[in-house]
Amino acid sequence: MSLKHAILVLLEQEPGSGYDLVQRFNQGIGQFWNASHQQVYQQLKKLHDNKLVDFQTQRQSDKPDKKIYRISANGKTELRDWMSESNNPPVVRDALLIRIFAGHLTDKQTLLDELARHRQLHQNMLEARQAEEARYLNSSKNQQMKMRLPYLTLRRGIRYEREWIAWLDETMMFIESHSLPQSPA
Amino acid sequence: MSLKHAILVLLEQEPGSGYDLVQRFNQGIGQFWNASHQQVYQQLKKLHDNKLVDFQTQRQSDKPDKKIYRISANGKTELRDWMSESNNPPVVRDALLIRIFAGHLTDKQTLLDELARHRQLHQNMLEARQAEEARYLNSSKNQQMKMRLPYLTLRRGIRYEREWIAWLDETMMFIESHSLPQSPA
DNA sequence: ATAGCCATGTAACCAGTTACATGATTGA
DNA sequence: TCAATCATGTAACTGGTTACATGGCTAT
Repeated sequence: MSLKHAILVLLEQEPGSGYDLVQRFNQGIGQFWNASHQQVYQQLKKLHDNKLVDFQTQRQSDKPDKKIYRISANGKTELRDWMSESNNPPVVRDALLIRIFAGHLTDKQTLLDELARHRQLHQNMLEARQAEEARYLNSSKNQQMKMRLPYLTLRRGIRYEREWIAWLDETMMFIESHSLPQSPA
Repeated sequence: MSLKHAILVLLEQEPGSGYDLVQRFNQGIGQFWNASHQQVYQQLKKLHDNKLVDFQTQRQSDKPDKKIYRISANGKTELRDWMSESNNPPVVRDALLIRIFAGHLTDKQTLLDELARHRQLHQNMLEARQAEEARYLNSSKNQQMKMRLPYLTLRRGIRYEREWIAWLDETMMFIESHSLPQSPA
């Protein structure tokens, strides 16, 4: 049940509308938590029912009105309490690895194509995160101080993508240079 | 919808009961796909309804009877088709990273304790996987040939855990040696 | 006795995805 | 005219978790 807390963290950082939160989920923090707008709006409603956030409607002439949510005193208490709880690492469920595991059921090229596709995706993610890192490293000492902890999570993202790419390269090389054990069709 | 295919892969490898599959999910393949017995039994029922597996009941004198499931011809076709599909990398949702991101809401020691706890968990996983790797490397050339592709996924698991430990060490060191930006209570 | 393994299941619930819905403004 | 951005929502469904349930055998 951490979407709740992810939202509270974002609102603690800076108030915003559901729409704003979705944008933020698609940026930096999206690398380790993500949510669709449908989920966000419903969760905000629940958080409001539980008095963990409140909002004020902001009228806009050119764009649709929006509700600016902010974390309440109760919300802050809830968040602080949650910070002392613990969660185990999430369970990984990755279809790519099932496919490699059972690679004898298909042909080399199919595997290699899918591996290359994933490599490209991870390469894109890596570059996006490295760009973020560059922005951080070029920001003022003051800004860096403030963003020190988020930066650590960004480091995690960079390491994660790099590790994927390394494994994908190793694996593609291996598959290219070996024949697959072939199962009868 | 890959639990279905994970089960088909396991049954293609070797027939077994729901109970057996759960054991296997808790071993090697569990590192990239996992399922509880409740899920497995229901999924087997569905797979049977869809004629992708069949089973025969095996009576046992000392232990409860069991249903030995095996993949059907339809199941194999389904699996082969699925092998040519593709999935994007799974979205990561990790509460630990939210906590680090929002570390200013708690104290250094709370963060360090949770990081150390995770380090221990990853260390345990790493050791388990390295033991598996040693078993693989000590097996016959023949066996190694057969398990070549599963071995690649094991490598992924080892790299993954090692990467986590490296980040955790880096992060703990950083947090130990810096004061946290403190938010007003 | 008590715990752990073997073996199978149902039911309720929660989290997340997909589909459907509306409507104004701006830029190509 | 078509797509994109801003802005908010409901409803149905799927995948996964937690809780509940049964019952014999074996080893401490």
